[in-house]
Amino acid sequence: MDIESERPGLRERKKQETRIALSWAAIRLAVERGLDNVRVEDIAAEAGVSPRTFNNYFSSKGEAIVARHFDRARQIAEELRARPASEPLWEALANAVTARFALGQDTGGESTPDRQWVDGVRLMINDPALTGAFAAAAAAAEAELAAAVADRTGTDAALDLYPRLVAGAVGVAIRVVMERWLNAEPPIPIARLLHDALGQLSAGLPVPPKGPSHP
Amino acid sequence: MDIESERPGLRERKKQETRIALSWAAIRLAVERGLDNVRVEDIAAEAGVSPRTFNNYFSSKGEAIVARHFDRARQIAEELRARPASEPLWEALANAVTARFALGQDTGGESTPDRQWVDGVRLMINDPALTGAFAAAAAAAEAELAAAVADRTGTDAALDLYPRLVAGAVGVAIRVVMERWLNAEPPIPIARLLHDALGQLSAGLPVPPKGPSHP
DNA sequence: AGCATTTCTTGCGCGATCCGCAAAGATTCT
DNA sequence: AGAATCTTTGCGGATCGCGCAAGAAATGCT
Repeated sequence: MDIESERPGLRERKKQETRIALSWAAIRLAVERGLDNVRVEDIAAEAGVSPRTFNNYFSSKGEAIVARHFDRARQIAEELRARPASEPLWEALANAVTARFALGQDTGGESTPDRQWVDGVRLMINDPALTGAFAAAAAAAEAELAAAVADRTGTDAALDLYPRLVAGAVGVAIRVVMERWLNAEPPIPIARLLHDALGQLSAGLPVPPKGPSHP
Repeated sequence: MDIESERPGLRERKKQETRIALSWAAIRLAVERGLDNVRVEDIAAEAGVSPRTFNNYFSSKGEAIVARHFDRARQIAEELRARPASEPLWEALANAVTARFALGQDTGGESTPDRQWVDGVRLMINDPALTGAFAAAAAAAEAELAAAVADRTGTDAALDLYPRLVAGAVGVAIRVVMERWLNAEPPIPIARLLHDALGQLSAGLPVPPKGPSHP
């Protein structure tokens, strides 16, 4: 699972295109038919490449499906580094996370009717066959976030627990928020949920007062 | 992955025995040879059952290997419920976690002292093929912990972010601590690491002061 | 104890996955 | 243009995960 933005020759561009085409095809088919009724063959056909080529890009169906979410999660670290150093860590984190998750919520570029996307993600989270790939992606993204946090705070990702705890906590927040957001009826703005979750984390997760926090 | 302690007939006992035998065999072989050099066939042979039976207990090698760790992680929720309600949440959590992780650290019962063992375990858990299984197990354990936290704090695991954030944060702490503990040279007492990690979490993960926290 | 029922084990076999290898095709470099 | 480099693709092999059905073991009922 590498995404290296080298200088954009025809070659690199095509690679990214097929990568995205494959991932997108995998998601679309999984949403339509259910994950178990999609073979690698179908995904490859949908993307216009051979089945063998699919495995040159992804080592499993799960990886392909999770790829886009992963690509986005990964950018959080980038976004954090782009934040002014004067910003307090947790404020910068909240801004970085919100920037990536609060707007182009679903497609990440194209606009597809939201309903389908919501169903797809819910499927993704609930299917045991995908939790693995999903978690692997999250772990990779967290590693980068941890490095960024280490740089910003002057800690060492190899020796200190701190940066990894922060990255892990942010990952947990995103995971919990996504799940809650997908099941919320009526819908709750995701920005609100994110702000709430990160606020609780940076406050040390104190036991909340009695009243229901879900108006 | 179900562990239901039903009434202990001969049948149930044997089932648990083969389950543990299979999981243990999987771990031992994976530590010795490396995960890729262990086939399901070998594990089954080691445990004295047919390869087909292996799949009646675990749907993958990874699941078998993670099973014991999972069983233990799962008991944290139990342990938490057993703590007096007067104890503050984070104190109770620290005690519950420590109770399960600070003693029979790796083996889970027997005492296998070796250095080679730790090396093997390190290699094993760093294997990408296992991250999935680990995550799945962690998710299951966290769900139970979230329920226990919800009960204790009067929150709702379905509606409030809080209990899930707490459970997730504890899961992250355990994960980070385990990784750090395995790579620590010289060794650091795991209880110290756990206390440190949970302390930072319940303090809101403030940016630590300059000095190195690793003496 | 005797017999029916439920549960677990096992062998067989199919569909699918993942990956190494080497030939063919496409892109880039000089 | 020609060489070098990378990508795609088909083929084949090693597993793997699991459904199915027969046999064995344990349990429940009388």
